[in-house]
Amino acid sequence: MARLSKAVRDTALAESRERLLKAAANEFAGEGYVGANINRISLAAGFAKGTVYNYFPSKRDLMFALIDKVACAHTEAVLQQVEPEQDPARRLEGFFRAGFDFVEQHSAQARVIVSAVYGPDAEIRERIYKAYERLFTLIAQDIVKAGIARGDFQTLDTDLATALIMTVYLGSCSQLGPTGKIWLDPGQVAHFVLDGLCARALGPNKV
Amino acid sequence: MARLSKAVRDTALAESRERLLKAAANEFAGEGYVGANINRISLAAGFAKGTVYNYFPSKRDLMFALIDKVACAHTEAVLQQVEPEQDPARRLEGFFRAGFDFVEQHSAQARVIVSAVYGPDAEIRERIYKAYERLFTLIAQDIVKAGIARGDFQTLDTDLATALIMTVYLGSCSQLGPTGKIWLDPGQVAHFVLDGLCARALGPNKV
Amino acid sequence: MARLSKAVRDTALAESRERLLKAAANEFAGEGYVGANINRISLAAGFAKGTVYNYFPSKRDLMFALIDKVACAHTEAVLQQVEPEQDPARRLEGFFRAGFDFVEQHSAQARVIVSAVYGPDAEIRERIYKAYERLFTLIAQDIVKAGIARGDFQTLDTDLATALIMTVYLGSCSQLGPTGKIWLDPGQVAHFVLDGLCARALGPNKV
Amino acid sequence: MARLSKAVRDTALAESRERLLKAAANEFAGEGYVGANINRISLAAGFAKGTVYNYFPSKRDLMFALIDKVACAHTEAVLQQVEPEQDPARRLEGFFRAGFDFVEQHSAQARVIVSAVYGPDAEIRERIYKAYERLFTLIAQDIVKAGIARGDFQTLDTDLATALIMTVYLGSCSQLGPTGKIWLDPGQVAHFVLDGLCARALGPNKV
DNA sequence: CATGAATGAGGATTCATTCAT
DNA sequence: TATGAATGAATCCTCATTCAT
Repeated sequence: MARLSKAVRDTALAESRERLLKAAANEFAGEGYVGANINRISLAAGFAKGTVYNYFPSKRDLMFALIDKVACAHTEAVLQQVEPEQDPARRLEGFFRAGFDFVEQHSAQARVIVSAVYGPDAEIRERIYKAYERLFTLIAQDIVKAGIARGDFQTLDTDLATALIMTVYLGSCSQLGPTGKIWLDPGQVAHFVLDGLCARALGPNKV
Repeated sequence: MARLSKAVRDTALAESRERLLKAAANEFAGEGYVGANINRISLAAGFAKGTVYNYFPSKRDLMFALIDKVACAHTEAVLQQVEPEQDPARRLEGFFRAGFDFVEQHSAQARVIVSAVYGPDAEIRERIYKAYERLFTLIAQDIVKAGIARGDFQTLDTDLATALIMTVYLGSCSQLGPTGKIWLDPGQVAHFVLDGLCARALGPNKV
Repeated sequence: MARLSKAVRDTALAESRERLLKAAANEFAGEGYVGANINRISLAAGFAKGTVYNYFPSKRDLMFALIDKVACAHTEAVLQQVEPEQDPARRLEGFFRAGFDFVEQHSAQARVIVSAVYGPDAEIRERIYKAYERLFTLIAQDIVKAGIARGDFQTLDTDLATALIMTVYLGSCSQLGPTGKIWLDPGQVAHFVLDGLCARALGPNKV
Repeated sequence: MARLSKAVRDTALAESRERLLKAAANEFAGEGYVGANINRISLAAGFAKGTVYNYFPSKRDLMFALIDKVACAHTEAVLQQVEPEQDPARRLEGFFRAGFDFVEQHSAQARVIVSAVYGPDAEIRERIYKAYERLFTLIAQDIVKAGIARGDFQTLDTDLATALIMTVYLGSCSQLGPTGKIWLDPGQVAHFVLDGLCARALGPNKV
């Protein structure tokens, strides 16, 4: 029966999957998970109404697949920038720079993640945490702990620091103007955070 | 003419409204705006299915009323803590402390706001911004600008600083454990931010 | 308990009833029976929401009362014009003239009747037929039969003639321009009908 | 690509649409537009609750589609009878005869139109006028004006005559007995109207 | 008698999902 | 595998009606 070679068919399938995931990103970004319309996604991907279900067993599974895909690409993009660096401070800046780049180039995907992280669906949040584990580890281990170990950062709770970095990052990501550009400068944000992490001086700000 | 005195009736009405708003906070917090079920809200408030509509013309208006109520109480709580202080740094810490307190005591309300701020509904976000204007102004004028003017904070873009403070605040607020407690210490968070704002030393962290 | 004399109280009650019926006429005319809103009627009459129910046991009964009232006034107005006349032809013209006058002066009431006559509710239609019985009798007996007996009208089926007259009348009544005026002239309409009734000549129109 | 040939599928679709329109006619006829229940229509057509919405975007659009369909069939049926005739008087009789036939064979559809014409919904009335334009033109131009031009009808206002003809027609149509039969004879009705149109003699009926 | 808060049945509409082709 | 017609649960909202005051 198979006229096409397995390879060719697999490529076609993968490409269809991609189109669906892309359309899903747009729909989920614009309407939120609950408000998103599965049929509209199928249509926007150039398929007929029911076709998503040939690729994903349910709306929820589509969301999960999207999360996994975005998390993977996101993590990859950040790692590529961060790993070459040795200095924790430079790594942190690389983290923000690469992250902001990714968000600007894939703003729909990013909005899906950010709104889901702050959204009400616990299972979805869980999935995101799992999918982004590598990135959390990177920050906690290779940036925060490394920075403290080297004496570059003041000694504060690793979890606190990681949470704050992620928080600043997520918050900044959602600051997209109408052009889809983050109006915060990654360098400035990184400096802000670094200053928070590094501050040792006991100036007038010590409450 | 009603046999009940106007005052008594008004009190009863206000109490019913409160019950509905409280139930709405729980429902919206647990399910998100779109996923929330109006009938369930009415029932949870101890009324019959349709009774919300005697108090709010639509689901959306109920959400708006809730936003306004939360924003007002929230702002009030923060102002009470912050205004007595003169020192911008102490004001900032007061802001975090009062805010975290409020969030812990009204976690459902807070979750509604945070998830809506990062949610897909532009009109709702707009409403939140408007309702929280006083708080934004407080941070931008009475903390950031004041701090820069006094030389306590380094000179950086006011908008940037305000955005970062709000971001850290919102992010921290969403870090509610299963007990409904924020596991970040407001003092530590405030210090972190203050360090970021105050840092002057050009140590090894200058990228 | 009764401070007011019975008469005074009865007058007040009757006046309230009138106000409600008037408001009902407007609402039913504008929205149809099913689309009409009982509470809006109460409000429009200057009362609170539930007050109609102190005067009429249900929406349906309010409609019935309105039908009876309109039919009564309508019939009265027509009879006053028609009874003094002796000639069936003049009576017919009087019928149209008085009827059109009534409709123009009470256009809401008339619209309620016309749309209900052609509406889907059999019980309501029945009520209208019953309420307008005197008018039907007037036409059938005192106009059509009398006209035939006198030899003024050609001998055709009394029921047919009555039905046609009522039909033309109702149809004309619904021809209300935006100003609430019937644009057909009662004289012309009456002539048209009379010509139909009187025609004896076997001209070219005999098919 | 669909396995079924396009033609076969289109036929099935059209048949479903027809079934829905037929069920809608019954429901609208029995309950009026406002009182009609969309779900009941779907069920009566042999579908599940929501299926109407696969064919018509809303209740209103279903009504419009029904109006258009009825008007079209109605007009067609009348034209077929009327156009072969040359004589305006015979045309008029053909109009009533064909119209009554149509109404008797499609009494639900006819009742929908008649009750909507006299109903409170201006948009629906407008739609009916537009859909029946050809029929109005037929009467105004090809019957009334032609009859006047030939000297068969007395010279009276074309609009008045057209309105009266339509009124008599609509009124007669609503005279459906419980068997769904119009108890008026189209020939008699036509004669009645023709007598009205043709009368020239200034007999005793001239008021 | 007047009031208006509360009730809850009912109805239009949406949409995730199924499945025959 | 793709299609899209069909399904029916779910939900927002309306409103006639009741009744305590």
